[in-house]
Amino acid sequence: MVDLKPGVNPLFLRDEDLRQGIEMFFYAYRDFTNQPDEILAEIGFGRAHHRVIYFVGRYSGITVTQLLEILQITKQSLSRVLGQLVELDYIVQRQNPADKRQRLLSLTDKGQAFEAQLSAPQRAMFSRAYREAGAEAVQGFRKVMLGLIEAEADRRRFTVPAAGDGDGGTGTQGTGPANLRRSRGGS
Amino acid sequence: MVDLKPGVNPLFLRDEDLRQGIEMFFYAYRDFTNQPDEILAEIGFGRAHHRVIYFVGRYSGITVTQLLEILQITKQSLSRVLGQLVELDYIVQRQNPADKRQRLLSLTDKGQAFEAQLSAPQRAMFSRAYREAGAEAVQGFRKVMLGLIEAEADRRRFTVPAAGDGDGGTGTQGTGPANLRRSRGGS
DNA sequence: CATATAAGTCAACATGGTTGACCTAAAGCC
DNA sequence: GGCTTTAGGTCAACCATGTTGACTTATATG
Repeated sequence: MVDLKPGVNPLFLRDEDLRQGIEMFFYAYRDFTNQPDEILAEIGFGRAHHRVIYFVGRYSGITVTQLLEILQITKQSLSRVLGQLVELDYIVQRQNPADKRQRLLSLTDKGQAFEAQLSAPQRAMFSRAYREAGAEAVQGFRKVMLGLIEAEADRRRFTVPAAGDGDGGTGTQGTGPANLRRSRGGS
Repeated sequence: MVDLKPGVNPLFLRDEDLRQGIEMFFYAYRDFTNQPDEILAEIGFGRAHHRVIYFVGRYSGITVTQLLEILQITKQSLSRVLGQLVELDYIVQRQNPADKRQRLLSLTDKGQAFEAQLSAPQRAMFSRAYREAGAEAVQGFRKVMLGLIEAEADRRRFTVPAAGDGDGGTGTQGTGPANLRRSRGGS
């Protein structure tokens, strides 16, 4: 369907290609957030709640500081939504026995159910898009998306941990895709 | 680099794949908006200004209603930023002689210069990501992204208009990639 | 013990979205 | 010509979610 016309100079297309990339990104993200936003609005939540629920579900046992690093918002901003989510029993905080300053966050059953409900439309979107595009296209999609993610630390969340990776064993994470390491570097 | 391990059951990976897609989208979009946001903040503008400048530059001569359909925000919300952009001489409105109710929007020289400045980091991101991923991956990326865009009307903005497309000639648009048609259908 | 880190809190403010009510001008239609 | 629809704009109130800045408490760590 989308095939380059043979003989067209790629350098001529490049600028338009970049613009199309930028623009597709806008439309896709706009549509991507649409359905969850509606579900959230029904119970007086917003997109910020979704993000917190999502990442707490994804990285169960995450600390507040780690969550802040992912979301890249201020503590005060997170506090507002996180407070509500704890109050309304979507998320529990328990003290880390190994470092009592830390609060480890995880979803309650209610939180998990809601997370599933919110993610359902987004999964459906991706499922359809992946299926229609085919496995090869999906690999290309992943490659480009990874290239768009700035920090190595973030890209690492998506690399399949290879055997002999240095971290001394990959099977201990439990829920997430591993790679919630401390980094303290980068920009 | 990202290669499926041979022998792994695709059905086992699927759920994790969907999650990773969702999550990559979050990180990429977060990083994608970062640098323009900084430039905007310097002169007291926000992301909303960027979107308006971008789409007015992209579809020069666009009407207010068409812009609203793209942005999917309310007239009042657009009015706030558009008003400032006109006031500060980034955008001009001229009456459409063929339908005097319409105001056709376009960038001033100042607006074009600013648009270029804002887009530069985003182009650079895509340029690098595209180059590193390779042409084949880019085609896959586009395929998946198109699948993520809900409305046919929006997807059409990215299809190369084939010869004999029905619209009676494709060379009249001037600036944009054509496909700013009236639709009045869909959800 | 001094300092650094993790987490939380209060307050004030900005951006950018929303709804609702209402207005003017021009176009389209019977 | 006159009614209705469309394009555009405006005022007001409100909400969600981000910001900065100042400060507190508890715990770790050198």
